[in-house]
Amino acid sequence: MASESGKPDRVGAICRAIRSAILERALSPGDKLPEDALGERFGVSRTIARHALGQLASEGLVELRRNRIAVVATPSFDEARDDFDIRIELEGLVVKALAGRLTQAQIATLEAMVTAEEAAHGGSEAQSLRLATEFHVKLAEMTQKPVLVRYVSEIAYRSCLALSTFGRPHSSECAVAEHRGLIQALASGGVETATALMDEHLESVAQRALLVPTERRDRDLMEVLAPYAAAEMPPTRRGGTGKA
Amino acid sequence: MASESGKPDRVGAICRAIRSAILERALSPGDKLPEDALGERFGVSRTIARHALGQLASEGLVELRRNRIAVVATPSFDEARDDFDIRIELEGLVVKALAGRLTQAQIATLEAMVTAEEAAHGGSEAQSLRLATEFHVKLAEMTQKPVLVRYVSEIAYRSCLALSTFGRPHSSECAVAEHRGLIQALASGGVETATALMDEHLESVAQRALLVPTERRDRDLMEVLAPYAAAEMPPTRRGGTGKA
DNA sequence: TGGGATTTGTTCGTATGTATT
DNA sequence: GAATACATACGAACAAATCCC
Repeated sequence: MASESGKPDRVGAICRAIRSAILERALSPGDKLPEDALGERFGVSRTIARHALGQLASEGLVELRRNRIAVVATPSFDEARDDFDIRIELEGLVVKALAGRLTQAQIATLEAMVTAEEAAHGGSEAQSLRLATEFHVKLAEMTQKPVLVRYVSEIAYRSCLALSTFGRPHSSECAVAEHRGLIQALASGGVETATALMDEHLESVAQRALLVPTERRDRDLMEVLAPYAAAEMPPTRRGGTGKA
Repeated sequence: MASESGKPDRVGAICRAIRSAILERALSPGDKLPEDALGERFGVSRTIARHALGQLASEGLVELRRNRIAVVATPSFDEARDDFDIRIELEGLVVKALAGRLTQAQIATLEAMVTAEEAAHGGSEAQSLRLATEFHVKLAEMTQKPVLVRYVSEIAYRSCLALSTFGRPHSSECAVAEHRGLIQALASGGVETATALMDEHLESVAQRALLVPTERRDRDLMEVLAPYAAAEMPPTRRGGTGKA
């Protein structure tokens, strides 16, 4: 009974932290993720870090080559294009499942998310990208179809990697307006309209995303993870790292 | 260079073996997969077996609950239905990528597979199911889109689990003919026709699959894995530890 | 209900392979 | 090109939870 108490899912916490870092482009394709550096940062042993890397690899977010340091996945252009093709079909299913069936509470939730997107519009590009992605994931979650949620989430996160690799900065301007239109269509119940809107939206995102490669930055790879570690692993009290 | 020689992918081998066993219904939903027994059967340590289970879990073929013995996944009826919905969209992409673009060699390969299906028709149901599934996976592989291959494969394997859970026996009779028609349409190049055919085919498979639950059999769970272990792990040249 | 056998969770030491100087 | 430093691969052992009688 209630055996969840003392055992927070540390593997899942690390995964979430790294996913967040990828979402906000604190981690870029090709960045190294050594097991023990990860373990040290999160206050866990290599075993746990290893498990987390394995799970992230299964989601296509991390590349795991034999006897080599794990790295953040570097999607090829073709893979990115394929991802968007698949994403359009899958989110089409989301739209079909949701159109005309959203509750008032759900609509309010979605509206709030878009409002947050608008608010973040002048701010950092990372924040915008994160919010936009979370909007799509939330939509998928509302279908309550676990498999759909998993696949859409995976692809959405990988899309962020593709954006890091091929996208140009400030490419999310019109996306916010499109999100609001999507909610409208979903609420009105027109499956055709909503589907068309979603297709259009994703296609234009793909167009903007798959453009020119950005230059590779070079900074302290582990340092950027510190805040994510702090956010995900509050009860870890390992020796003096972190802020005092 | 060529450091792969002495290091066959043992984790992958175990995964393939278990997948095959599921495909042929030698393993059924709910069957237990203890780490130790698995390791012993395949001649590896628990660490390796554990890794394999983790990977299979990420594919949705195995359920991994905390502190509990891993079991073959038991898809719910809704999940199975959702899987088929997704499968139709994804294989639609496969058809779109392939229609009118198949080489003669590829067509020959596919024809040969269907011929094998016909030959196995009078035989065991397990064999038929295996061949039918492999046909769809092969189709996906021909697109050379890695992500599509992964998702279609995962779902195809899970469909077998759904069939074990909900399908009635001898439900694959017309499927073979439908496969041949599919090849024809694909080779002729009509995307519309091929897509319609694929949709119809998968929908009717779903209809036949999602019918009545079969009774749960009860036999030696590890014994059935022996032939698969032998097939996948021939070159285990461990010093004399055949049976310790 | 309780206790013992079984199974998983985790850590850490050693071996092996890779990158770098 | 060889030696060193470092990271991962794997396995054995211990602790905790679960299952079964």
